[in-house]
Amino acid sequence: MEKGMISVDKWSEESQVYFLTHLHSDHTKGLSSKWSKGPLLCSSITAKLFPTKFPDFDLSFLQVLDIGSSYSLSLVSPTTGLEISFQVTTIDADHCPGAVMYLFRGEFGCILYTGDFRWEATSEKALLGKSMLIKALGGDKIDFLYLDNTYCNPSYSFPPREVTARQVVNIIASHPQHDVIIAINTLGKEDLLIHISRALSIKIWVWPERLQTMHLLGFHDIFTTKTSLTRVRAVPFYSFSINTLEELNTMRPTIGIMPSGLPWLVRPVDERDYSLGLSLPIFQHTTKCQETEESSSLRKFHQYIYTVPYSDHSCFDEIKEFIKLVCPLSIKGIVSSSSCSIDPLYYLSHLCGPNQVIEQTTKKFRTRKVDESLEEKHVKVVKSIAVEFKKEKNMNVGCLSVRRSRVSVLRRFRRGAKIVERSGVD
DNA sequence: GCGATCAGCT
DNA sequence: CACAGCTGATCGC
Repeated sequence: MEKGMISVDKWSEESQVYFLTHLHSDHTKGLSSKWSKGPLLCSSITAKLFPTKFPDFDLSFLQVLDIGSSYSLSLVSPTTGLEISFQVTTIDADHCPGAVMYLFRGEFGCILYTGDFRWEATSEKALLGKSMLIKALGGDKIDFLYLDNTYCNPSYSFPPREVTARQVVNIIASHPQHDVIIAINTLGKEDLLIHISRALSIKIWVWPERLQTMHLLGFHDIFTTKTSLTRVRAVPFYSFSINTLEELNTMRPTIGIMPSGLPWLVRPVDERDYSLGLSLPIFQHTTKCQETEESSSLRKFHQYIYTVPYSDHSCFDEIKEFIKLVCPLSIKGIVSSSSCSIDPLYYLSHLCGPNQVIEQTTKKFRTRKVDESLEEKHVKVVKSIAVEFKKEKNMNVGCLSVRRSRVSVLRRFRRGAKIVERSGVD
C-alpha cells in the first residue's frame, strides 16, 4: 500500500483512516484528546473504554468495528486520485479487553496486523479467533504479516493462562493468613482476577479508576475498592516492588504475585537470581511443563514475591503455530526489544518456504506501523459502522464523568492508596 | 499554566 | 531483559 492511506497504532503521519488495536499506552503514543486527523476505527470494547484514557476526545471520530465482521472501505490514492476499495476484518487478539488484529485485503494483497496477541491452542477465545481468521482468509495466504514478536525467541515458553491461574489460586490458598497483592496494569489480566475470585469466593480490591474500568467491562460484583472486604488486592505494577512488600510485611504478613511472561524468558547463566541478591535456587521453567500446577512454577522471586508465567502475549511456540497457520510471504516485527534485537524472526524463517522475506527489526521503534496503501481522499466507511458507532458513543457518554483535574487528583489518590494498603491491613 | 517529550524506575 | 505505565523534569507556547 502506498503512504497516506492507512495507519495502524500509529498517529503521527497523515492517513485517511486510522486503526487502533487496543488501548495499551505503547499503542496509543501520539494519540491525544485533541485528535482531529481523521476517523479512528476500533473494537466496541476499546471504544467504550476510550474516554477513560482520553477524556476530552471528540467521539465523533470513533467508529466501531464488530469483532469477526468484515467491512468494505474506499479510500482515494494520493498519487493517482483513483478510488481504492479494500476489506478489513477484525479478529479477536485475546490480549486484553478490546484487543483485535486487523486483516486487510485489497488489490495490494493480504496484510495482517496482529497488534499484541495471545494464541493459546486451549482457550475458547483463541479457537474462536482462529476460526475467524481462517474464514476471513478464505484459503489465501498472507502477503505481509505485522507480528507481535514480543516473545519471539525459543527461550520464551510458558503454559496457557488457565494453568497459571490455577497456580495463582494455589499460592493464595496456601497462604490463608496472608494478604495478597497482585500486580496488574490499567487494562488486562481481568480473567485471572475473576478466576481467583470465583475459585476462592473472594472479592478483589482494585483502585478506583480500575473499578470504573471493571464496571465498563461489565464486571459488577467481583471487584471492590473497600479494603476491609478482602485480603486480595490488585495494584498497579508501578506501585509493586520489593520495598512495597517489605513495608507491607511490617504491618501484616503479605505476599506479592507478579503475573508476567517476562521473567520466564531467562535461561539463567548460573545459579544466582537476577540482581535481587536472592539465594533461592532458580527454577528453570520448561514449557512442556507438565509438571503439575502445584509443584511446578512456584518460583519465588523474593522472600515475599512469587512470579508466575501469566502472559497476554504469545509464547514462542504459539507464535510458531500462528505463522504456520497464516503462511506469510513476509514478516515484520512490531515490537522492538533489545533481547531480541538481533532478529527474532530469524527463528521462524523456515516456516513458510524459500521465498519468504523477513524484515529485520530495527532498534528503537515502539510504534507499529502500516502506513502503506494505495490511494486517498476522504474515507467512506460503510454506513452500518457509523450507525453502530453512534450506539457506542451514547453509552460512553452515559458512563463517564472524567474531569480535567483528574491527573493531579489521581496522583494524590495513588499516594493515598498506598497508605490505605498499608493501614488497611489491621 | 498546560501540553508534549523524555529520563528514570519499576 | 522489560510485558506496561507512572512520576517528575524540562521545554516551548
